[in-house]
Amino acid sequence: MKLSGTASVILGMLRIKPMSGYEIKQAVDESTAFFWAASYGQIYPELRRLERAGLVQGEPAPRGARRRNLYTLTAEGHEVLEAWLGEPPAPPELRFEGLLKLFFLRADEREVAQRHLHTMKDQNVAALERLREIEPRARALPDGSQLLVLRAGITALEATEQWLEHAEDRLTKPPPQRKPR
Amino acid sequence: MKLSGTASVILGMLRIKPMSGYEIKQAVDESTAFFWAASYGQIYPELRRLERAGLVQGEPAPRGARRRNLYTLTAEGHEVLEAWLGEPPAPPELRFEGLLKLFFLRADEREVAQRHLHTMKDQNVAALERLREIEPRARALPDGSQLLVLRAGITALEATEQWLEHAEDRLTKPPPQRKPR
DNA sequence: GGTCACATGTAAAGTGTTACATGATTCC
DNA sequence: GGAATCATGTAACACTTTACATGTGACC
Repeated sequence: MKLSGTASVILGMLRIKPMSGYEIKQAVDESTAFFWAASYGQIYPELRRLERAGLVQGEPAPRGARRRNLYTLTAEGHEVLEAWLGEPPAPPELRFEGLLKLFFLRADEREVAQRHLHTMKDQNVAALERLREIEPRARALPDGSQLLVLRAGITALEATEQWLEHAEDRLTKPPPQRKPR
Repeated sequence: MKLSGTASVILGMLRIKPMSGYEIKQAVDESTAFFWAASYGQIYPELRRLERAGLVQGEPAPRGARRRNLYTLTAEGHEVLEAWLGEPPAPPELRFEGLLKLFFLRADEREVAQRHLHTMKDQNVAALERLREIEPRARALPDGSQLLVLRAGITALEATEQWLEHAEDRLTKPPPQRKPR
């Protein structure tokens, strides 16, 4: 039983507690989104596939007249999830357009590079703020591993921040002409 | 003119100098792969699309009896690439299965988590070694921005390394029972 | 009455990986 | 002769994003 990326987040989330598709999306957005995102377009179809495969079980749990399906892990779902959790993780993958542009920009396009660095800084600050906002909530959890993972994100973003500082210096000041006074 | 991710790496590489599909792949593997990868399955079809669109021009340049197509940026290709280089970069995306597993593992599955941390460490060390191996070559380049980007990768991996160390401590030693001596 | 959050879904298009297939050349 | 590297490509599949469509409930 091979799990798609989306399938594993879904099962993982459902092991914490039964949820609807909508709630899974919310949970992903405020926890794993930084290193593992998922959209509605993946979640809803995948939930159906998982139900057909017998790994989750859905049942209607409307709130008022608003329909809603609550999904629960089946015994088989637990097994499959735990098997997946036990397998060695694939190496991380990154897609970082800012670095790509910087890589291609030449010395005579320095201004463009500076603009991009600025954008990257904003994005980095925004991401850091989001994570730090979550931190107190994660700190309150009993398990600790969520907090650990959050710290990974914060560490990486802080390192990026430092690098951005360094990069800006490099691009602002033209390389010193080696003229010690 | 909207460029796919693969299209932009290809054009970017061809701006450095004309190359064959095979050479583009090699160049990607030893420079941008860390933050922007591409496979043959993308490169070859994309080169044809780009040629049909008039952004690159291919011509046969066999080496002996071994066939080979050299692609060059057209004037329009230059324009399109430069337009793309000027647009603000999209925020980075990460897919990190190791963190996902750690996130889902509970306190009673600590051994599995430790195994995964070990795997992640190996992967991290391997990646760092690859980058450090490239560094001297990048240092020799005239432009400097390649070296800058490489430093970004090294910085991020070093930060990850530190975090891995920290995470291992946390998982090995059970949380201190607050008993100051 | 309008906007926002709740809630579920589909369709199409685009992106990407993997495995396969083919053949030449170089090096041991 | 065999393995590794050079070189190009296709086909099948898996994965993802985006836009659209629909309707309820809460709050101002």
